[in-house]
Amino acid sequence: MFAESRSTIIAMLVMPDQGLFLIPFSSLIERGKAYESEGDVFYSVSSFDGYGQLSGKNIEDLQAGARVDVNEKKRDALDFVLWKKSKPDEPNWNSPWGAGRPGWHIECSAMGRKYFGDTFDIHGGGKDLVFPHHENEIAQSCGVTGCLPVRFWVHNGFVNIDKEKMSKSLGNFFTLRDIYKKFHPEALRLFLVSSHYRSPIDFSMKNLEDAEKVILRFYEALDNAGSIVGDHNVSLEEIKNHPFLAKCEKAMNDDFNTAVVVAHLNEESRGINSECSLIGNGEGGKKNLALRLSTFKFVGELLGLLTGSPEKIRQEIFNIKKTELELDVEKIECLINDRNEARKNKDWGRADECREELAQMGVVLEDTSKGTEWKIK
RNA sequence: GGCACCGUCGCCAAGUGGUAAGGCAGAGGUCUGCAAAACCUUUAUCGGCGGUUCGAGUCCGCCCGGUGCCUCCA
Repeated sequence: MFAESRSTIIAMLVMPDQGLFLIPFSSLIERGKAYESEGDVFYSVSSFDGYGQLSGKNIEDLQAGARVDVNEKKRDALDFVLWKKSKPDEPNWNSPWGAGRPGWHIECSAMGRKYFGDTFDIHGGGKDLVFPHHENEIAQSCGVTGCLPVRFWVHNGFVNIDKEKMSKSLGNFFTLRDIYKKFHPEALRLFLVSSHYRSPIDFSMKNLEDAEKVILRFYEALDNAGSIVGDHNVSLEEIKNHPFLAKCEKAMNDDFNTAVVVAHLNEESRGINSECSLIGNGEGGKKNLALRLSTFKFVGELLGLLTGSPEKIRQEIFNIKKTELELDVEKIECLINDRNEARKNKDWGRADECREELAQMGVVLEDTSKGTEWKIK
């Protein structure tokens, strides 16, 4: 199942139609599970036995802790709105109870039911939605269909900034666009999957920089092994039978433990690099390395990583840094040429001067068999 | 005030009963003109106190510290 998921995740994305999404909650009134009050329709929480089960709350605690003024229209402070009478200047739709709009939990129940049916497997969301949003969603859906709408709830921890949750209403948020000005999307993605989805994750430049170093190391392994094995054909069947995949699958089956998969990827990238140097000494085993490489990339792709070629990623990261740091590429290349000229003449003093000057600009050199490459520290 | 969750190496982060994964940073080494990259080696007894157990980071209680939810934001 894990092995196939790669091709199915994307296909599930649907852009819902714009418009009004409703579940037929009018029948709830007939059955005493909801009531109309001055143009509003409320769900009667006491009519649903399972209320509080998802969030682990009991109804007595909730009532004792109610800190907000009770809405006099409600029979019970816990009751929530299914249909809300609109104020004169608000968008509204006609209904048996007058002009209004759906309650704030309705659209989730309605869309889930429309696209996935009365019961579907997994519903995600942030931890803060557990109560009351998802609790109410369950209550109203169940009231209408008679069955639980969701088999597994997957609630993720917050992205924090300075220990406080990142949220639109607090204003302490970054957009992806902001982040991509400094970091490659795969660096961000690696950062996100480096911790368990239920844990809070601290957003910081240091953490993203660390993730960027690691993703580059993964690509380094891809590059090293790729240049040795060339275009070896590896079948999907062979990948599926590889022990490395089984290891990662085990971690994923344990409540999506992506952090452990990342640890496995780290170990495997080291293993691949080691094997590359062995093969470089003429010990053969290219087929084995090709399989190892393909499986490594396959697992990476399951996490949305390692989707490009090493050259492509390096170029993309390079472009980001170049723009961010406003580098003078011509000057850099000029200095590199000077240095290589000096090296030819074994003028090590001059060569080191050039590198020192580049280092001042944040540029690090790498002499490879293909020539001198450079990157930004 | 009520109810939850969290506190693991300098930093990030797995592990939820059998004697601490992984990464970054640091140190030493191989390689290199010197470097870089890569590779090798190396660094923790888990907020505090008490309890349960043959055995606890992992269970229970209390304390300290942090966060979240308790609202017609979705």
